[in-house]
Amino acid sequence: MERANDSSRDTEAALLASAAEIFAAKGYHEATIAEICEAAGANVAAVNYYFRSKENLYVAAWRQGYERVAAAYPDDAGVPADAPAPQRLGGRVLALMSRLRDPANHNFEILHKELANPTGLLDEGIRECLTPVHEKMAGIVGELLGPAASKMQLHLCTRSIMAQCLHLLMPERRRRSFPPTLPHSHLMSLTLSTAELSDHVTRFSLAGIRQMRSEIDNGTADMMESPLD
Amino acid sequence: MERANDSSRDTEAALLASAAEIFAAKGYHEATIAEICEAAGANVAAVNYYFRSKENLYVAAWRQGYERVAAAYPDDAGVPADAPAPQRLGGRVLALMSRLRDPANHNFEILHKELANPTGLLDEGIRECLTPVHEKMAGIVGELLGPAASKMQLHLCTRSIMAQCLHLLMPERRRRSFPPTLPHSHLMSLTLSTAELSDHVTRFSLAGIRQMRSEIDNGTADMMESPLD
DNA sequence: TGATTTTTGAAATAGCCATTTGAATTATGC
DNA sequence: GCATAATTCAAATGGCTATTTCAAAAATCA
Repeated sequence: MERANDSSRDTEAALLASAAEIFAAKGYHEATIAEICEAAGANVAAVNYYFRSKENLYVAAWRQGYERVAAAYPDDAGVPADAPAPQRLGGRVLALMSRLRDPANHNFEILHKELANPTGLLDEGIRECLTPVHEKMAGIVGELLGPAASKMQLHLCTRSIMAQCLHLLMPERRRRSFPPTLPHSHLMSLTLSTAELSDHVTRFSLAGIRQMRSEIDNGTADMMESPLD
Repeated sequence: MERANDSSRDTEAALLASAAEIFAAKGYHEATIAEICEAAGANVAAVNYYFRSKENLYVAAWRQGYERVAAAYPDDAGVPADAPAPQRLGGRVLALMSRLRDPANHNFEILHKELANPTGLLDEGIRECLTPVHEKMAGIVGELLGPAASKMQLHLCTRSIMAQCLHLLMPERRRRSFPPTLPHSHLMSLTLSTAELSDHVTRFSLAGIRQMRSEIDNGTADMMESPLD
């Protein structure tokens, strides 16, 4: 027989779901097969039966999470490709933050832990998911900065934007897994919609980009002279 | 006898040094007492002799790191308290990034791992070290935004700045412990001095703040109307 | 020097974990 | 219904870890 019935599919799917949740909450090493299986209502042997190892389960859970979220949120948030660059940037920011904030998806917590403490198991998957986002964003930022911008200036602006997208959502994500410990004021952003958050990031960043462009075009591009004001 | 000679102080100090390094590279749980002791040239029993437990060693290593870095970099980077707000903001950003980037200090990596995957052991220490930074920054941002700014607007701008400070330095930090895996272009910032990096963050953010202030003062403060441009 | 305390060392303890095993159970195809 | 394959199960295995133990060694003080 080639394929079992519902029950088998069920435990495999349940394992993936519990795995995503528990890996997200505890990280790869601190999550144990035992608790994942318990949460999934399966025996410990099920992981090795369906996935051959904890490592494979980890990768599979990540992959499924990414595929789902990528299908659910188009990466341009529906902004047409011929819209003005600021709108397109806003769409990218909104799409990224929507994906990260999706409550049904745990890949953001997993990504965060993986960046802090890499297992190496998701390197490929993370590259596949972050690189295009970064490059599309950089393309738009490049349009906004104009042709005179250096590679470094382009890179710094792009990362300033990505930094805000990731960082503004972190405290609320962390709160899912842990008691409200660190500076609580950070949770304020919880009361904002994703659209409002991404709108702040977009406006704030567009202003930063315009500033940098005017410095470039006025020849005051050397970042160390002309003291702040 | 009350206090032993050099040799005893030496192994205690060596343990603290190795602990900071190895906890920073691997995180609390993956770091083992055995490897910390080996790196320090001490016996495994030394940790429990000097610190009573792995947990205490972890906290002690963090504390020593923080005290050193706090003593080495004044939190205003020497900018006088009566300087204009933009300069003071620049000083805070520079001070924060200098502390985070200090190559002799491993607390940034530890902080990063602790935020992603809290042990809870450093909650107090992290609060003590991050809260004042955040509040001072918020105070300056408040001046720049003007009295009409809402708490939320203040909070968002402050976090946009902190996000950049933390995030722009992360790839280079990660590189210390792990082979160059994830998007390599991120390491570009390695070639910039801390002053240059903090200058970018400051200029970029000041422009964002000015933009938000003009929206506030012109009554277009509602973040959802007046589409991006 | 000799008694006493501090520090180190090697080995043992006890617990946790991923993975394996092989039998029991359940579903499937005929 | 029966053979066969897929799935579950409880228990065992083997490896790794923090911590303890207690004896050896080194340092201190009289």
